[in-house]
Amino acid sequence: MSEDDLFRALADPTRRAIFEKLAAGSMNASVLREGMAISQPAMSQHLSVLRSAGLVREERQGRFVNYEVDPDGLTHIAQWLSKYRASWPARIDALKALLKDMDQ
Amino acid sequence: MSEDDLFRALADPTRRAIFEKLAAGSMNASVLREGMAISQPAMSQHLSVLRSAGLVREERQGRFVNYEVDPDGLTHIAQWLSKYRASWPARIDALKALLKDMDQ
DNA sequence: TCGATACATAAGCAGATACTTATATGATTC
DNA sequence: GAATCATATAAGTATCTGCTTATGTATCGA
Repeated sequence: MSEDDLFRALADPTRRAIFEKLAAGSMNASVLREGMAISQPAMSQHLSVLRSAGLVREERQGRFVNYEVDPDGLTHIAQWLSKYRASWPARIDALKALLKDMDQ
Repeated sequence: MSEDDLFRALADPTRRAIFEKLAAGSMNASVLREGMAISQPAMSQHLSVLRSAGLVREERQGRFVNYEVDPDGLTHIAQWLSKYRASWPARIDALKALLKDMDQ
């Protein structure tokens, strides 16, 4: 769940696509795979990477394993981003203020 | 300047360290290299990656090339993050609202 | 214009990554 | 308990990545 794991996990377009699909609603690995040109082991491996990055979490339900977005990963990215708020353009002033709230 | 470029650039710890150093204030490649166990070509290559990701921008000043954080890259990440605000924990409610502002 | 300085590019290479096929594990149904 | 289904793991491989050394380019000062 390091920053390394996080950004590395998101560096792959297939994994971002998987994550995006999961963000629309939790589902198991098989359903997740529908419509994606990817083998079953590849999906399993990607999910494992996303999981150890803290972006996704799983829950076994009988034969199936249900996956959902893990807020921890997103929170970690937000915290990383907030470190650089001094470098943000003025346009996003509102975001600056919001991130300030987050500190507390 | 794609999401691919962005996350891939940030996936490397050395590049994140460079970016972090630049966030503290703009400087040229030589100064940037001070204290980092990294060769001159390696630094140049990392800066090139950060640049084409939109995270950093350069400005030649005589013999030196000054580098600074490019807000575009950070903004892009913030926008990517904002896509998933539905998945954020309630704790970060304030951030949700702030990101909402950003949409307009 | 010659040497030095700051940086970029080229080429090569070791290690990492994302995929594949094959097989194992775990759970359900008959 | 045997067959089946959902998923994970193993092992192999082509490609990518980040580094190195060597060299090129641009700017400066003497």
